Amino acid sequence: MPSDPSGERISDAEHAVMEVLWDQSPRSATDVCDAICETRDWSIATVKTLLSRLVVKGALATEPEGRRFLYRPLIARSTYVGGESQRLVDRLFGGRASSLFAQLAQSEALTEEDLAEMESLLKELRR
Amino acid sequence: MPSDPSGERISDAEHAVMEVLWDQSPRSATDVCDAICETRDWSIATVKTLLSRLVVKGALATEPEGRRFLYRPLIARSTYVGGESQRLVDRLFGGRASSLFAQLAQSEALTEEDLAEMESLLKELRR
DNA sequence: TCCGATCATCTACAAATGTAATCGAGTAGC
DNA sequence: GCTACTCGATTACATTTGTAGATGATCGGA
Repeated sequence: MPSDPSGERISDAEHAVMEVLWDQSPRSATDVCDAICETRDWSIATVKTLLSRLVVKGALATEPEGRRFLYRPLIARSTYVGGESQRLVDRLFGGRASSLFAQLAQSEALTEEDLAEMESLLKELRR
Repeated sequence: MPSDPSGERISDAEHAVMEVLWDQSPRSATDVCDAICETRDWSIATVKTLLSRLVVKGALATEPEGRRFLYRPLIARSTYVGGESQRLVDRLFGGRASSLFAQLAQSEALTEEDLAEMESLLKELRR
């Protein structure tokens, strides 16, 4: 079974690869490595392993291009990001997003810019 | 080396145990199991393993009470929660808390109550 | 005093994860 | 046509995590 896109969990290292492909796709394994191997200090082999695992997990699709494959995300970044955010809010804040917000405020993780943006977003939501 | 409290990563299962002890501590392994084994469908052995690992990781301290141990958190819940939140914001939103907020809004994860609370929190922060 | 219950510790083992080497099949240049 | 390179696929192997059984000490009761 090729496993539904939302089922399997994406690990940290895999997520880094997804980011590269969300940024631009489709891309070959080599392209992905060019974009990330240096910063993460990975070998091309590592990237290939991660790509394969993501394909197995149903998070990436491949299309042949000549002799190699191009990879493209099967799940939208917003879907992933939304799921992870929800997971955190549920796990740590009993589902109350406002508690997360309060936490961030308390730990001074909110910049002036954050506050301003949230204010305008709130206003918008109220309309 | 007993490893500093903030160093090692706490896994999902371990976190569930921490929650029990944050809720009330110190508690014995049996107490923790009473509080969580049913819901998670764990055996006492599992709880004991997790407790030991948390001690090794420096997240819990033990104090002898008669023949057994009582466990107590060495890291505050707010510290853990703050760290995890920051981690998420950094990893998925480039450090912009407002982007997380926008994401939650877009995925309709914000209840009326959340919005109200955030509004008043914002007002407070502005003062 | 002996027995069963109860502890903490040690050991176990499969799955997931991080990280990579190897291998067999094509391909591009000589 | 042969050789060096490159691909994806397969295999490898240590660590972390989830989940728990086995073991040896001890304690409380008969």
